[in-house]
Amino acid sequence: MQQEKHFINSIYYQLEQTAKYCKYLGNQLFEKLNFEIPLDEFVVLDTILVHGEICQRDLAKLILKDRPSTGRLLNSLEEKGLIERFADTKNNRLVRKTKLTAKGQCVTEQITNVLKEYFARFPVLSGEKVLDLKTRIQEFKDGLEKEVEMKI
Amino acid sequence: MQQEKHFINSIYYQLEQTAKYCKYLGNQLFEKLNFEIPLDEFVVLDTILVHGEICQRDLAKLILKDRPSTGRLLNSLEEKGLIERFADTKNNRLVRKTKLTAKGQCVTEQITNVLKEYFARFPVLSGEKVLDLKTRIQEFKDGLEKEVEMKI
DNA sequence: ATTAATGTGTTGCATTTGCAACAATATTAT
DNA sequence: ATAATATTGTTGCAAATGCAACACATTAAT
Repeated sequence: MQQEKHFINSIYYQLEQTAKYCKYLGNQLFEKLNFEIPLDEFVVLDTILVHGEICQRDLAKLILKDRPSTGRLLNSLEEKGLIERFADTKNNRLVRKTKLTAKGQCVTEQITNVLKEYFARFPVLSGEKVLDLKTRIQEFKDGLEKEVEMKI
Repeated sequence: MQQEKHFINSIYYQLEQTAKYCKYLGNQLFEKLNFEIPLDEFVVLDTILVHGEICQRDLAKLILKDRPSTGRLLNSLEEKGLIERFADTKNNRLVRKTKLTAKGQCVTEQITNVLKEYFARFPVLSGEKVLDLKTRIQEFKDGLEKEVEMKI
């Protein structure tokens, strides 16, 4: 059997498989540790923390979800008092921007610390190899970004 | 902003993002080229071709979907005449195994060739770098596999 | 021998997800 | 000036997804 011929042995499919493990692992962890928000919502908080006050569409582009899903995630976070939304303008256009509340920052930091501690004891790869892998994936992702039309 | 602190800059999240691009790109390609089956079904055919006649649960473990989803994919492929299911035993247990029909093999080969041609002209990374990235991802995936409980 | 536990596949349901369409506003074209 | 195009956010719907529960059979335990 010529393995290289098959799509399931391509880097594209192998990446998807690996990412699925990451997602499962993350979700299981969030449930096991009884965090008060699911992984997806934490990603939103972390993204806002890194990128600052951004409008919903820009957030959607960053988390690679469509606009309705992004809006719903923000609704949920707003109901929990973890974010605040406020009107602002971007290119002379009215947009809804988002920022973390004090509670939201607290929750995000807390989860971040627990995750950091957890992954530090995680015997997957040595630190050096992980760093190397990360830069190569980044390179690959940058190449893909130019080719894919995301419609967000 | 200390980037390393944030989950969204971790290898886990970066992998998920990259995989999303791969998935979008694949789905767009399958639609643009008017293949007669969606990407997910092609993956099933390719998996069966590589791993031979396997039962549904083993297939589910390979494609990382749950048993109901796997069964439904096979229903669809069977209705299209691309696979055949037959009763067999595995460890003295009655199972439904699956093999490609002649038409299924033809379709799989055809799609495989088009994909190969397409990705060959794909200016993402040089062949050497892709190969290197693949082996590192494999290493990482193997490490994850031991940690994640997949419940399939 | 009876009960419990495991493995396989299916059905049904609840959640998630993405997509198309819409409303509102701003920019550009004719 | 009017129409066409573009941007942002929302609503509604259809498809996909995962999960618990069930049916059935086999093995293991008591």
